[in-house]
Amino acid sequence: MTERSEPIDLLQGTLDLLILKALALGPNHGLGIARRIEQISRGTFNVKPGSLFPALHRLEQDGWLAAEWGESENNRRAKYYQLTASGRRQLRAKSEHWQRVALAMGRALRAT
Amino acid sequence: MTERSEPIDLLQGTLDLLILKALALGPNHGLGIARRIEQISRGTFNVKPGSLFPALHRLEQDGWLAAEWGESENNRRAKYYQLTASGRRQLRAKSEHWQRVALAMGRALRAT
DNA sequence: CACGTCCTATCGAATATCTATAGGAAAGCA
DNA sequence: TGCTTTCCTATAGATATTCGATAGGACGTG
Repeated sequence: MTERSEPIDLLQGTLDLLILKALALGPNHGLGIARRIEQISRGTFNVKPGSLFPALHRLEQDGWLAAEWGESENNRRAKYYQLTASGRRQLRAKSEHWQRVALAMGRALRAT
Repeated sequence: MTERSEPIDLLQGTLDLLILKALALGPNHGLGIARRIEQISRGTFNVKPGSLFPALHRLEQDGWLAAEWGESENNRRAKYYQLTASGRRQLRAKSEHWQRVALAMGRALRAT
């Protein structure tokens, strides 16, 4: 098993990046994306439906995701999302933005 | 000089932590806190007055800061803030929370 | 005096996330 | 069959935080 501590709330502004990253690992449907985010963050991030679906619709609206209806692995009606080319660019951009923020925060918190 | 690139917007939820950290380096007034945040983040974070003052009032309201009027180094009327004991605890708690987020984000973004 | 700078302050808008709630459809079970 | 649970999507309302714009008082300088 992996070590695991309590899930924590998202930092506002990171959900889009996490969704894009989750989909970069392969197309998936809504709840599957949430599960994948939980998995790659080692249980740290727990994305709730009320946050997830508005975000998915927003990202689709922006042209970063494309969606089509299909069937889940459990025979449920599910909307499958995948990254568009524009979405892959966004993933790169948002990743770099995150790196800059994390680097600056790290420096700031270590300041004496 | 230090390397420096464009300032970027704050991630929502990090301003309180940055203010607490800035004041852990010594008491200061509002604009002085903003300058110190810019300095310890190497010019990455540029806190605007419209964000700063509501945050200061909020933190004071929560009992994490104590304020008193004084004179700035330029003979201006300035309100000096310092951390309370409770504020120091908050700084520790928020720092740890940030570390957990940053660690989980790093892992998630490196996932394959 | 006129002007720029420093410092504090507030309002309105925009944005994102959470909680709570809902419903349909498939699966499991008595 | 009938009942319950699980899976998947969806929305409304509440909350919180930051930004942009704007304001005004006080000091220093030319």
